[in-house]
Amino acid sequence: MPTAAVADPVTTRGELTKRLIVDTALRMFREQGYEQTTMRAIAREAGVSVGNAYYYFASKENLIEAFYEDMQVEHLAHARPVLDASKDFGDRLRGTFHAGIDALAPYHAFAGKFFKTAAEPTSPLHPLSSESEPARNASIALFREVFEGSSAKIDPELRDELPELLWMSYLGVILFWVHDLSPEQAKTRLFIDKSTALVDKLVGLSRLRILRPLSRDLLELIADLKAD
Amino acid sequence: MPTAAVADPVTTRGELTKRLIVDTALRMFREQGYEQTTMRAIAREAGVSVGNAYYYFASKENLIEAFYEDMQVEHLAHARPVLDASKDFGDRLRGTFHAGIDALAPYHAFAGKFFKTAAEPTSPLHPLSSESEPARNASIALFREVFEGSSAKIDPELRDELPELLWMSYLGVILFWVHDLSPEQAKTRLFIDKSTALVDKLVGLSRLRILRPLSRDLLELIADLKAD
DNA sequence: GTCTATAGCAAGATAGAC
DNA sequence: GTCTATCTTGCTATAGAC
Repeated sequence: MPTAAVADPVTTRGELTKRLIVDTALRMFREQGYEQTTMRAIAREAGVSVGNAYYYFASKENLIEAFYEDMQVEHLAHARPVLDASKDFGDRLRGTFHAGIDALAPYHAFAGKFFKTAAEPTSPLHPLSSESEPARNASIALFREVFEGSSAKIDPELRDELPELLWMSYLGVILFWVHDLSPEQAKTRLFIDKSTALVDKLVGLSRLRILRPLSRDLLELIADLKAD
Repeated sequence: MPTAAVADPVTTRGELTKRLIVDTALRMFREQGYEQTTMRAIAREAGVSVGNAYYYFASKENLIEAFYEDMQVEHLAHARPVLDASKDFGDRLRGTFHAGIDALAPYHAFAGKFFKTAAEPTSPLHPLSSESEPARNASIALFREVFEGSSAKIDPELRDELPELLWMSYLGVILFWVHDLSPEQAKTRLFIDKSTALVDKLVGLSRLRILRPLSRDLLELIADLKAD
């Protein structure tokens, strides 16, 4: 007896509902903050039941995960034109940092709570967690492209580790941005400009013989810390 | 026991009650974790009412503040013998970093929650907050002594900024430690040994003429970020 | 599998009486 | 300063509709 199976639409009903809940939540987070936005209010505003919201998101924090993923995608999109425009390492790095902050900018007020959550070592949102490995790898790959698509030279032994180091620097920039209270986070923009220029110089100098021992020490340190 | 602006002697009834609540809370945090320890349980264990606990501590997080202050005092105490023992900058820095981690060690399991709270930009526990300025200044002064009591030389222009840079490095060490899952946090110990050796070398090299432009850039960056 | 409605728990936080 | 009673909210549970 053949059952008349209903073909699934490209975007299922469930995915639409999920998206509706996420969008509502992120908007409310932006407008009134994370703590002030209750799950009850999100459900009411999205026109679904509380139970339905929890059907798609196991916890309120899980809603932040969606934000995390959105930002990841936005960063790649914002960085693309930069990487297509210049071969200068300093320009590429600076542009890629700025691109990330551009994507984050509308959420600055909310970002403190987001960061607080992600900062906890056991959180799945933590940048070093296994759950965020795909996002992390994508981000590191972006920074690999920043260097490898450039005309810069570097101490060859440092080359393999550079993308990860740049990614960690980017985390540092975000950390700075989260705490930046200057208008429009202007200090973060300044910080990016100055610090990327510094990194650019350091990379160039890394091939100097006097600095070789330093590079070696750095590599050794990294190797030790990666070892189990 | 040094009693700086951090811990005044306790005499009045209110202060006794406050101290009782803090001590009970910190002990319970150590023994069963932060989340697992409810305000009800703290109050019960301390023999006071929940309302009374909230009379002294506006929130559960505020109890962490006491931990913060205790650790500050302990760090200074642990570092003293190190600074009395050697004039070598590398040794002094390494020893001072280890001293801080020694003080923190019993709280490693609990530290993730602590860090999460302190990481929030608006938190009074934040290392950069105005509320924690006294503790911050005491800590920076410690690192000033680390360098100035040593036999090391440095690019004179960097000299004034070094204590603050070392203090920030120390924050980085704590950040590393919080996330260190290795047995006894052995990786943190390794990280301290290797990274302080690196910093020691960098400080020595800072007087090389080739590196002057880098120092200048760094100083300029710091000056810009400090400016209002 | 998707969704509603509702009841209820646990724990952080508060109000108001004494 | 201290208490008891109560509120709020994240989250769960259940029972059922489509």
